[in-house]
Amino acid sequence: MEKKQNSLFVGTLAKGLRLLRAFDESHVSLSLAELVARTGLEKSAVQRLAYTLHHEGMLERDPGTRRYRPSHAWLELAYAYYWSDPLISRALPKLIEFSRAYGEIVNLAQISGDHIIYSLRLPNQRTQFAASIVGRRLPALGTASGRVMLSTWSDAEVEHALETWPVHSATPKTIIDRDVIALDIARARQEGFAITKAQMMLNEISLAVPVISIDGRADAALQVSVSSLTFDEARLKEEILPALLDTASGIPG
Amino acid sequence: MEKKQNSLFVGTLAKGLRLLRAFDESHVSLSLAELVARTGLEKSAVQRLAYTLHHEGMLERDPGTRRYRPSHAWLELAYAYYWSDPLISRALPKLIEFSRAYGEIVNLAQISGDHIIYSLRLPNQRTQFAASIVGRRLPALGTASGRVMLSTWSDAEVEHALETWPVHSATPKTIIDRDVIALDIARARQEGFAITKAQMMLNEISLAVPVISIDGRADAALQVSVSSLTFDEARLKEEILPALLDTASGIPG
DNA sequence: ATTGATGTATCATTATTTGATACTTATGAT
DNA sequence: ATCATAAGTATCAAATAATGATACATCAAT
Repeated sequence: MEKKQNSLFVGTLAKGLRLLRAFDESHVSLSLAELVARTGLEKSAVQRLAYTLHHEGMLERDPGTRRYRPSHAWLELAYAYYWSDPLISRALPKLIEFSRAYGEIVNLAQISGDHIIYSLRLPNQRTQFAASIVGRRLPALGTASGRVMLSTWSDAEVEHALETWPVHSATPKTIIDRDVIALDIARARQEGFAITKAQMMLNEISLAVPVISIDGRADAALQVSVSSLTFDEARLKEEILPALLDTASGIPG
Repeated sequence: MEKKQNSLFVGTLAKGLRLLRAFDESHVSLSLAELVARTGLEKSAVQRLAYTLHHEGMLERDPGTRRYRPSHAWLELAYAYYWSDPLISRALPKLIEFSRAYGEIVNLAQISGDHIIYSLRLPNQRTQFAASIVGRRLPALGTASGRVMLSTWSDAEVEHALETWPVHSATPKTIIDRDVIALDIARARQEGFAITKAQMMLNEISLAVPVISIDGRADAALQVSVSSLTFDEARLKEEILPALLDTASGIPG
C-alpha cells in the first residue's frame, strides 16, 4: 500500500473512498467479494469499511443478495456540489432558455484535470441515457468542449496537454492522432468554436463554444450535440452556432 | 464520541464522511475552523481528514482563502448513482416526453427514510435554482409526493409515519397539523393523487401521482409544480392530471 | 505594530485498525 | 438430495496508524 505521504494522510479514509469509487456505470452493484477484487483491499478491511459506509447511509444493501449499491446520499452530495459551484447557477437559466428555444441537447462542460465533466445537461426526446445525466467524464482531447477550452489557453499549456493527456478510443472514427487534434485546437482558436464528429458516439456531431472568464481563459464550455442524420456541419454553423455563442457570452462573468 | 457498535465500525471513515456532509446549500465552502465547528471533531482530526479528502480529490481547496469546497468527484458519484438505480432509466424518457409536451416542471421523487428526495427534475424557464437540481430532500409529510406514496402503504405504516416523521415549516402556510395531513393521505388513497399548495414555497401548487410497483406499493412519485398565478386547482386536475397519471403508469414496472 | 484567530507541524501515547483464522451461510454441480 | 466450493460473518491478539495536545507560523484586522 502506498502509505507514505506526510503524517497527515489518513489511510483508512482513503480506503473507504476507494469503495465508493468502485461503483460506476458498469458496476452498479457490488458484492463483498467484488469490492475486494475492485479495490485491491483485504477482505477484512472491505468488510469493515462496507459495514461502516452502510451504517452511515452511504451504501444501500440488498438484504437478499447482500450486494451493495450507491445510496440516495450520493445525490445529496451532488446537490451540495451544485450550490457550491457558482458557474452552475449562472449558467443554468441560460441553458434552459436555449434548450427550449432550439430543442437540442445542450451541455455545460468543465475541465477536470485532463478530462471534461458534464455538470449540466438538458436533454431532448431523442437523448439516450448516458447523455442525459450529469457527472460523466470524458478525455478532454477527444471532445469539442475540451478542445475549445484549450484553444483559449497558453501555447505551453496546450502543448503540454497534447503531449500528456489521454486520448481514448470510443468509436471507430475516434481520432487518435495528436497532430490532428493540435490542428483542430488551432482552428478553434481562430474561429471561436470546435466541432467534432462521431468522437464519442456514432452519428453525433458536437459543437462547442468556450465560456470565457474575465481573464480571457475558458475552463468551461457549452456544447450542443445533434444527430448527423438531421444536421450537417453547415446547417449547424448557420442555425445553432450564433445562438450558442450568444448564450455563452450571456453567462455572467 | 459515539463509538458503539460491534467491532466492525470504522470510526475514522465515519468521521471523514462527516466532513463531506458538512457541506450543503448554505455552506458551500468551509474553512478548517468552520469544519471543526460543524462536525464537532477535534481540530487535529479535521486537519488530517480534510488533507486526505483533498489529496484524494474529494475536496477542492482554494489556495488563497484555504477554504474547502466540494469537488467534481461529487458529480461523478451522482453519475454512478444514476446507473445503479433502475427506476431512473425507466422514468427518464417518460419525464422528458412529458416535459416537452406540457412545458411544466416535472420531478421524480423517491422515498428516502422519512424524507423524499428528488432524483430527476426537468425544469422550465421559470424554474428557480433550488427546484432545478436533483438531490434535494424534503420532509415527506410536507409534500404531495410523500403523501401519495404513503397513500399506497398499509394503515400501520401510515399511522407510524404520521406519528414519528418530521413536519418542517418552510412557508407561512405550511400545514403542521398531522390530522390534516392524515385526511389528505386518505383522500389521496381515494382519488389516486395528491395536491399541496404553498407547502414548500409560496404561490406553488404541486400535484403528485404515485409510481406504483408490481406489488401495488409506491416508493416513488411523479410531481408537477406550477404557479398558482397561472393555474388553479381545477385547471390542474383537468389539463395535467390525466397526462401525469398516464406518464406514471407508462413507467415500466 | 500588536493582537487574536486560523492554519500548520510535530510527537509520544495508545486506542484502533489490522489481517489471519475459523465459522456460517449460500450457491451450483453432480 | 448431497457435496464441494465460494461467499459472507465473526473473533481476537498484535502493532500499526490515528489521536489530540501542544507549539509554531501565518493571516486579518485594528
